[in-house]
Formats: sequence, C-alpha cells, structure tokens
Amino acid sequence: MLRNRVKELRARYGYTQSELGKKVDVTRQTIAFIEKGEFSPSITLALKLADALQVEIGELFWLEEEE
Amino acid sequence: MLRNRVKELRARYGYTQSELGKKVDVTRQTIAFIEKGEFSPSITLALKLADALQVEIGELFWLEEEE
DNA sequence: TAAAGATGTTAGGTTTATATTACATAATGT
DNA sequence: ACATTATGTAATATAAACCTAACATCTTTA
Repeated sequence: MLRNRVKELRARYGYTQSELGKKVDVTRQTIAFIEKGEFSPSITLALKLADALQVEIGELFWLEEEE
Repeated sequence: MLRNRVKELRARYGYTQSELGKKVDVTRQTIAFIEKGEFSPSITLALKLADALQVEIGELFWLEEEE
C-alpha cells in the first residue's frame, strides 16, 4: 500500500494546497487527492513534489505491507 | 524530462522483460515502454521496480532539465 | 458580521498508463 | 533446419490520473 508524507511536509513549509500545486503544475484537487491517498501519482509528479518539499523521493512516498 | 536506468539494471541482473514484469505485476510491454521512456509510470510501479532492482528509487528515475 | 481564503468533496470530461492480442525479427538451443 | 525465447512494435480497449467547475464548510481577517 502506498503511503506519503505530502500533507505533513506541506504544512511544515506553510504552503497551501494551491501553492504546492502551482509549484508542481497540478491543481489543488490533485494535491488533495494525493494527500488523501486516493491515487498513485506519476513518478514525474512525485519527483517534482519531492523537489518542492526538499526531501528524497523515497522519504516522501513508500510502499507498506499490510493491505 | 524523465530519465531512468531500468534497462541497464535489468541487464545487470540478467532479467528478461517478462521476468521483471512478473516481479512487479505488469506486462513485458509495460516494461518495454518504460525502458523506451515512452511514459511516466505510477510511483507505485516505480517503487516496485526500485525494489526488484535493489536500488534507491531516486537512482532509478530522475528528472533532467534540457527538454 | 461580512468577505476572503483554505480545504473537503463531487461530477463529468480528457489524457495517459497499462492490458491484451498480435505479428515480426533476432538469438539460442535441439 | 526447426523450435523456443527475447525483444520491438503496433492496435484497440480499459482503468486510472488529472482537469475544470462547482458548491459547501471552516477559518481568518477587514
């Protein structure tokens, strides 16, 4: 199962969903969906997010066992 | 622009496209498309590939400037 | 207290990832 | 020589990502 720390890191930088979306060229709804874990973004978007949030991509998204 | 080292690492392990596809639950055509850089896989698939090829995901896929 | 900003959420639409099937070719083994 | 395996590639189909637009709620601020 895919997990991520987008919401946590976005909050740490004080970015709104819209601001983060703008940085990585997606809409705020896309950011919201990702934060809710409702879908698995493309690796291109994931890499942009890691860049915007200044973290290694492996620390932003990871797979967990357990359904 | 998205770049990757899938083909190189797959060769290093001596896996066929089919074998690698089986390990990460996609078809051999999907592996072929990724190796050709024809599309940007989901991060879920990218993480599975990094796991199968025993490399950090950031070393398997990365973004490059220059169209 | 009214306005503006941030988030949650949903519906419908477009684009792209991925599957299935298929055919061709090159390489390898019998 | 023939069969098998690996790869390239293309067509069509489906599922999922992502967009636009909209409305509701909550919070902050003028």
